[in-house]
Amino acid sequence: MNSPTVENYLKALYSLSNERGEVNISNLSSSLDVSKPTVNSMVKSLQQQGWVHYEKYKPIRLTEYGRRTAALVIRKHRLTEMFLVEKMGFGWEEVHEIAEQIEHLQAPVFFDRMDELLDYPKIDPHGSPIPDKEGNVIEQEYNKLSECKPGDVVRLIALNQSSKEFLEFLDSRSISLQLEITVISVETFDNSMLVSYKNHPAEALSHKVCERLLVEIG
Amino acid sequence: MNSPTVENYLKALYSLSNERGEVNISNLSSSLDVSKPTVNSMVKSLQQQGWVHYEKYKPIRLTEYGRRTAALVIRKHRLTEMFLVEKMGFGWEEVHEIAEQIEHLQAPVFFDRMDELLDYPKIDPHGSPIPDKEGNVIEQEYNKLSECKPGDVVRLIALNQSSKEFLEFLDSRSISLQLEITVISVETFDNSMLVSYKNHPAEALSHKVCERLLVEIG
DNA sequence: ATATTATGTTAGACTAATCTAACAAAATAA
DNA sequence: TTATTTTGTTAGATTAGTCTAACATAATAT
Repeated sequence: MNSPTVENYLKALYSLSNERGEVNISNLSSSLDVSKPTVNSMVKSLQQQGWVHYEKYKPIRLTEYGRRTAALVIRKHRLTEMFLVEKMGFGWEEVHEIAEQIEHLQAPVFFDRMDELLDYPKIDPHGSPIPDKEGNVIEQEYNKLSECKPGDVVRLIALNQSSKEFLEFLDSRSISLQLEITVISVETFDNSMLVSYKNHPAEALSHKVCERLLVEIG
Repeated sequence: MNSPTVENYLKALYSLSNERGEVNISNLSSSLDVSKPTVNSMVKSLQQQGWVHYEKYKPIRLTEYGRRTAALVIRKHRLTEMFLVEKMGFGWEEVHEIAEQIEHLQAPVFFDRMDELLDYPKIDPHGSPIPDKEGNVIEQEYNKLSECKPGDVVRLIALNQSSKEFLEFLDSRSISLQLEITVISVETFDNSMLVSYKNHPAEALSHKVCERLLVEIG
């Protein structure tokens, strides 16, 4: 019945392979904060149970079954985050830790009811897509704000790697999803950007920040 | 950080000692559906960690710390049941299994928010008291319907041992909390009762059922 | 091409939670 | 009071998930 540990390994594999393509033992080890020998033996057992393909010294690849199961855990996580924000009044920076626990519940009716009460949302509070019940994900094509040019007028639609600190930073600048942002200029030596948006005629954002803001152009 | 296992042992100890006074290894073993040797070794370790008092062949008693911790787990369980019924539209017979999982989450803000959204409820959907944040429980004095006499007019305020099957039985007879019930007669040979209530002029209830219906007289 | 660094593997140990088989103690019935 | 039944304990094994120490392989840099 998919232990929380297995679910966490699958989730990590899923995200890492989306970020980097190939995933190795070291990546998983640091991502899960678990020693490399532990990951090594866990991966062998995941392989025997059909979650991953693995051969010594080769990259780890999710099987189709593993990929779909990972997507379903992510579905539980993102539905939960949406519920916590929309129905329970939590801030978008508070929900990750709680959802990390709730995602491991084995209670399909509970998640189905959330889905229904939320009217079948397609994205979570950070703009990430919610996989459907079959584990299909519509990975949307995003532009990073950092790749835009002066004069571009864009709409913030999602975030990359939304850590608590990053979300609190955005809160402090009144930046939220759906915000319309105009690029004023780009500083050449550090790639920071000067932008304007509602009630903020000129705000400087570092390159690091702009890389994490995913926007829709026009 | 209180594993789910420890929380379950504490909960079982709490309920069993309320039901029977003294709790032994066998009681716990059958209540938790775990072998006696397992319970034996677990109880030794609970004793070493300060959750219970225990000496070979003697009854197991929760320490004050254990009692309070158990009450706080029960608080999480009952708040959850109330939330599932009141805010998510589940039936009272569906919520126990889900709450059995959610009660083990380590997320105080989550339970505090439920409490707030429910406006600090004092009882759960089955009429059981919700312990406060300090682990204090107001154990109310109840009368069993089975102890009432013909002519008594009572109000249903809580249930004993509310299993899914029992709750479904009550649903099938349109019996819910706060229902006003009049005792018409008691059958002497099997102690079954003939009662009447809203839209049900004459309904026969077995002794077993009447023992589980907790009422307020007058 | 070799030395260095990064990555991966093996071996062996530990903890929590569980089990079965066998035996011991206590409680109950004859 | 002895026999029987119930309850409790010990011993020993198992599984999942973790660790450190030591060594092996692969990748990278000189």
